[in-house]
Amino acid sequence: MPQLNGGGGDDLGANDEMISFKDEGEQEEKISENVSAERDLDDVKSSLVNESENNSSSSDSEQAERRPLLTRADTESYEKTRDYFHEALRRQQDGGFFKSPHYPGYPFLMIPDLTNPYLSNGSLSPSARTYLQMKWPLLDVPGSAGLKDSRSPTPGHLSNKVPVVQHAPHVHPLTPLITYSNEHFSPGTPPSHLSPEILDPKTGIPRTPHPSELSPYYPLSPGAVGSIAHPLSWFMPQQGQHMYSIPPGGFRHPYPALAMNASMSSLVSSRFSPHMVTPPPHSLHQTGIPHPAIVSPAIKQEPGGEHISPSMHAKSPVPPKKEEDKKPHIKKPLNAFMLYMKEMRAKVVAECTLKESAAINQILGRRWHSLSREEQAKYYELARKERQLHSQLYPGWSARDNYGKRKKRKRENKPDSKPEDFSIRSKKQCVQYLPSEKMCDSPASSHGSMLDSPATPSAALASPAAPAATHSEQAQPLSLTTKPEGRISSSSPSTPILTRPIPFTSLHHSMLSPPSPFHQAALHSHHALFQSQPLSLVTKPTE
DNA sequence: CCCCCTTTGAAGTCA
DNA sequence: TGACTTCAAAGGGGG
Repeated sequence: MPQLNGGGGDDLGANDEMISFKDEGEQEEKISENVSAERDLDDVKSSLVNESENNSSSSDSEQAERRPLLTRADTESYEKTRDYFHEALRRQQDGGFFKSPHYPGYPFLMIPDLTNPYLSNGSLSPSARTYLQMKWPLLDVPGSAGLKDSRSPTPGHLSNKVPVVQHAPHVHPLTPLITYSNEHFSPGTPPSHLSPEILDPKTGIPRTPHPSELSPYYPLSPGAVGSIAHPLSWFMPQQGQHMYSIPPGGFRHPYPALAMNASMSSLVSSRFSPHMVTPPPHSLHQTGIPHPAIVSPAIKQEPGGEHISPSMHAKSPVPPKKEEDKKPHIKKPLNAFMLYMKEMRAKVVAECTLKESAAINQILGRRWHSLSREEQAKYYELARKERQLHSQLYPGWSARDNYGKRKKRKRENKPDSKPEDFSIRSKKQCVQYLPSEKMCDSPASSHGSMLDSPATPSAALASPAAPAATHSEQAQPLSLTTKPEGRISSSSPSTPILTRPIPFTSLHHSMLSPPSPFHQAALHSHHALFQSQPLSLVTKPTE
């Protein structure tokens, strides 16, 4: 219900997310960024420099317009899938969510009953259908629905069968992306601008996303498919990984016909090893659909984990672990940032010469911070849904269940130990990536982000005074990656700046979760302040 | 071969 | 309640 009520939906705490925007001030940035952020790193770099200038001129609306222009040929497949997903999301949000004041009624957010989203969407673009339904349970997936789902209950007004137009189901997965600029989903992408057509003229609600748009995250579940008889054919396997991958062979779903096809499997493959075994019954959703998040214990095991070959899967060699073996490993739902990373990683990689994930992640972290609130909001919303869905699918699941599954590679460096550890660690990581980052993006990135992070986002929001470091990125020359404390930094007392957004929950009450005009205005002003603020603040005085 | 690194966020644990 | 820890993705680097 979170959003239903005027954005207030707390139920999941979803709203919190919205807040996170670390940089309120960034709003503007977003504008410029929308351009920059999403796009190439190169742009980013340059943009960073110019951002401030650009900002002033740009407006949200403009932003929206611009995005469309951006097209990135190189979008990756998986990214695309996500793009679609985001698109859909974005559209909805834009249209219904952010823009429309009345989004309160917005059905999809709540997804109250979605018993199983996965089910709902049929084979059609798995994600699409699923996603849509989630959002608009009542609505049939428009695009696909028109084509495939005969049963579509979709209210006439809502359904837009038209959409189908965009791309044929069988179109290559990538194709769709192309259609929409890939950019759209990129952080910078302006939500609404996407396409005018997106909104339902009548309702004003964003039209159903094109199937392609649907979220890849939710792979179609076999079961889902079952409900809808339609060819998977057009299902795009984009590598896009679904949030929860489904084991290729894993499904036992009753609908053989719908069984995952090769393409699908490819999708899945990313997460599931080919030999993955069918998830234990309990792992299945009520519907009997395995949740993507479920990974067979053996398989998903981290590298160190024992690999269980298909043959092995059944039994655990070691009695003690039997339980684990039996239990499928249900992954945590991805958070907003992770979602973002998945989408953008490919892009960043393509743009940059960097290959190391650590470096890429630094860049992504920066970009994340540079995203506009709205853009981030999309991801937060997405993540929220993921959590919701996940919770529905695995009611009893707890993050704790996964504890210990992964080797504890964690740094044991406790806060206390930091100093020393820090020195040790910092040496390599941080510095190491600098060069590369520079190439693509400003180096400051990781560190920058931290620095950047304005005082707590929340704080920033709340009090304009708080300097948002946001721009730091642009300006800061480097802070370098070295972040003394490593992850701890965020919490580290010494660091004045909070990187992380404060839980929205606290805020959201006062503010609309989605950036409301009002909110934006506030932010805007804030931003102005922010800009005036010397970057120095950003710099973390820490030590 | 396996863990580390890196990012943010959510959720769990502990004091 | 706050501080801290784990895990989520990803993939090259390094031991």
